[in-house]
Amino acid sequence: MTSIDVAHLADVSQATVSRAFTTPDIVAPEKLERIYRTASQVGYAPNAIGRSLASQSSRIIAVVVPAASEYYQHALGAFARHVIPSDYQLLLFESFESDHLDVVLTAMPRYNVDGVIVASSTFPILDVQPLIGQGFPVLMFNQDMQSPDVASVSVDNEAGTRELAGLLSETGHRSVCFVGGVASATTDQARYRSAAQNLAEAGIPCRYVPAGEFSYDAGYRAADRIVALDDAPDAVMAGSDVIAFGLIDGLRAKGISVPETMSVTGFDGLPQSNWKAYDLTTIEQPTQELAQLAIETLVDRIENDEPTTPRRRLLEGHLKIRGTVANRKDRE
Amino acid sequence: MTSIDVAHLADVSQATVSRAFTTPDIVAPEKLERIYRTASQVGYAPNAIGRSLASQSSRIIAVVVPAASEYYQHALGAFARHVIPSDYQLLLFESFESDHLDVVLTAMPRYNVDGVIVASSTFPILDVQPLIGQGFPVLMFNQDMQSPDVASVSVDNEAGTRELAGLLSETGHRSVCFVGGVASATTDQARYRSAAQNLAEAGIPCRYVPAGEFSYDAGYRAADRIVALDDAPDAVMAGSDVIAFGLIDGLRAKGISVPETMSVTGFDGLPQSNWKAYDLTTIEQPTQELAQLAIETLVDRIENDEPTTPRRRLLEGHLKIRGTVANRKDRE
DNA sequence: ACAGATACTGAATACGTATTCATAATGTTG
DNA sequence: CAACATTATGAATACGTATTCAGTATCTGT
Repeated sequence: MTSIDVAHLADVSQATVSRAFTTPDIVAPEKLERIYRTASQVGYAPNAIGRSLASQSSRIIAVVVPAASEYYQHALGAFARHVIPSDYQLLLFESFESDHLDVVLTAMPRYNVDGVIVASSTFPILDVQPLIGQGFPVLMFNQDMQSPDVASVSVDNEAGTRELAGLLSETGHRSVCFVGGVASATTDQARYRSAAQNLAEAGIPCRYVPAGEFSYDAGYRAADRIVALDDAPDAVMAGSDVIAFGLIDGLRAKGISVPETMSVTGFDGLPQSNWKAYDLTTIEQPTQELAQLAIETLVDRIENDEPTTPRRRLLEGHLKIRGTVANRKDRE
Repeated sequence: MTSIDVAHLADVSQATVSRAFTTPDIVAPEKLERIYRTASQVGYAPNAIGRSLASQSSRIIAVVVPAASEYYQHALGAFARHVIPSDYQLLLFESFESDHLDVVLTAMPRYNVDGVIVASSTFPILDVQPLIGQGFPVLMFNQDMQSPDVASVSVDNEAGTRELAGLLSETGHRSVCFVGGVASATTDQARYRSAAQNLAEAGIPCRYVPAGEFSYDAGYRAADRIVALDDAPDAVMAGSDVIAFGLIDGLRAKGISVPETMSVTGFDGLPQSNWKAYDLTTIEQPTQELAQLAIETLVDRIENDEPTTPRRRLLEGHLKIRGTVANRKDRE
């Protein structure tokens, strides 16, 4: 079933059928009705491939995610949900190996993709440059970018960490360790910097302990390093929720009680943070809002030469005070 | 950059350039080399849209998933990884609302999608019929189908549940509750049926308790119903891991110790099942293998009129004996 | 009633590639 | 060397739609 078939059946030209589905306002009402009727009778819908070729726009957004990561799986679901009203489709690319990035970057232009969402905190900035060079609208999810050609949407890592630091300070903690994931990750850097600075202002020292990656196991192992410290802290800020879960279990396995002996905070607000076994005090990312904003911002840049949405958006996370931070004020 | 440009530069016809990228074996070696060289010089790669239009095949696989579900987010990542070698791309469709399915089903044919993976256990069978009718190769992930036109890949729910039932029986349990998620889900039915049957053969009664959905909260609430039972069981089989996590926390919140008073088993083998706070005895789905098999099976059906891969594949899950099943043999 | 603006329309073309068809050049067999 | 099969190629066409261009019919204001 093609537009030509429908044109014959409805006794109009192919051009008019095309117009009926793209610019209905410039086609006569009675013909419009006739076209729609025959179209639905024969089950016709404009072919996206032909449309892409003719209009040089595919209405497809490529989304590059490290599909192995808990949080980005979560975010991907949010993208899928919020892309629906804007009538774009998502073409999925996995970025689990950096040498596969070349493949991704060459595959994307082939599909006449209208825009790209790059979701990652550890993505090397350099690799996105070719896309920008080719003129693709690019949106970085969860990573700020300096380049004026790249839009970005992410949670306010500084503000979130400041809230956590404030909570630890108010509840009378004296010494803190920050357990980071990947040191090269911009989110990791931003969170640690903010933690160190805000804690320092309250007179609380904050040491950096690397976990190596954003994973449960890495957090679990990092617990060993924490307890092995000469002067153990009374609170640990994890670079992400998954690290925090590992830390909590690792600490408890070592006989350290959380939060009585050691407070723990996370960052992300994964569903698991609200599971009773962890009940993790954390910053909840407004993932749905972030995803929606990402789609809106990117679509704006795809469809308008002079986008009206801000190039860089930071959304506040929500401090979820749960059970992994103790009040040490009354202790002494 | 088009094949025509490259043709001019390499002093061959457009047809030959096209052949160089589709059927290289029928073009003269020296011209082939010349074409590849100029192509890489000017950064040419065949345009997928033009290619799709001409060949009536897009090399795109649509994947329909309930993106809100933990397990399917996991599976989606696996699809993304294993689709790479076969050189297809994934077009993502979210199936969170059943009324959105119409949109999905009409959007898919527009993109000349070569095949469809429908990943869900609660997907109404009826809705897939139109796709089959249109001649799309369809693969159901995690749901068996009787129709000879539909391939399916899933874990062996019966065998897995049999193993769990065997374990509960061997460890001396006397009474079991099965906490299902969505009663209409085929996986739920298969797992309960197998559980009831195998336990019955060992002389152990097994009651069905509905949780209402496959979620942590539903499991948590179901714990109330379990403890409210006149004669509480000494083991609970959950329809999925997430339900089990909720159950465990719900039971413990009620003062019931797991596994001392109540054993709990899951099904799926999510990463969280190996987290120490739960340490859940469960059946681990071989998700990577399942995903790979799904891609292979679907691609086979896309590319060959007489597929050689079996239409229906069941993979064995792996029993992970962890800490949520107690040994009640020596108690009495 | 007339010039001019407006509202629709269809023919033609373009988008980038795969593929058929015919042809020329080469290799093979007797 | 003739007859024929094989290989490699380019010209032409098809895929399904959007869009430009030119043209016709209707409407507006005087």
